[in-house]
Amino acid sequence: MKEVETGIDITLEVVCGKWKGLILWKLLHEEAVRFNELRRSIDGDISSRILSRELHKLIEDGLIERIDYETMPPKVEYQITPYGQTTASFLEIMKKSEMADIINEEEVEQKV
Amino acid sequence: MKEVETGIDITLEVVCGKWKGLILWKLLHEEAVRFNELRRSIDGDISSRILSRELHKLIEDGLIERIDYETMPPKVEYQITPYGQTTASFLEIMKKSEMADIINEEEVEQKV
DNA sequence: CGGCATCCCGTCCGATACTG
DNA sequence: CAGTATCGGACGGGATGCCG
Repeated sequence: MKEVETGIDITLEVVCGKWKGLILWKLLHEEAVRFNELRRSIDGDISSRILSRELHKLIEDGLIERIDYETMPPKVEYQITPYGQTTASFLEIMKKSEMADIINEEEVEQKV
Repeated sequence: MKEVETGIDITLEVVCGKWKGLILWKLLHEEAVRFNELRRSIDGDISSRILSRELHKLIEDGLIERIDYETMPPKVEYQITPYGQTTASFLEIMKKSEMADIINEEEVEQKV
């Protein structure tokens, strides 16, 4: 594939974007979550269209699983896969990272 | 800001994209690197235009630093900042993650 | 409830060419 | 050597509305 295959690029590719990290974070801590429950829990600002698309991508990459109860009204749950759990380690660190706080100050440690 | 501020989203925002992880990885392990040296080391497939832009973004976010020797011909070096080093922890994990290998097999552990 | 259809915009990524 | 200029395509993200 690439000459300098670090693994970073691939991992980043899978998790990247504005929402996937947050979705995974929720599913990593909640067992099984329904669509709208997930939608609201994330921050209420993700549209169903976007959430739907991101979920599909995560499913395609094997990080999460879709469970359709085929009832009426519909009930669908999403769940992290064992594979998806491998993201827990670095998402955890990202969360703990002081990066967030620093960025929020909009003025990063400058040595100018 | 957001209701569910996990820190993940912010961190992801800063590191996201096709190249920034790789750039950081190189700079985390190399002290100071010159533009074309960096360009070649990454995999030779990043155009100077893209590399330039990604570097600018990383500088803006305070992750790396630009050192211009103001010589002729030009010599410029890029260096990770202490702040940028906070990415080392999860980039390290991403690299180690089996995710890369699994994805490469194109067929992820399916329980269908 | 759990989506998909449409349309739209801004950003990402890239090829090519050129410059001080 | 270290970039910038220009152009273009693909993708991400979102608003709105509709459907079984």
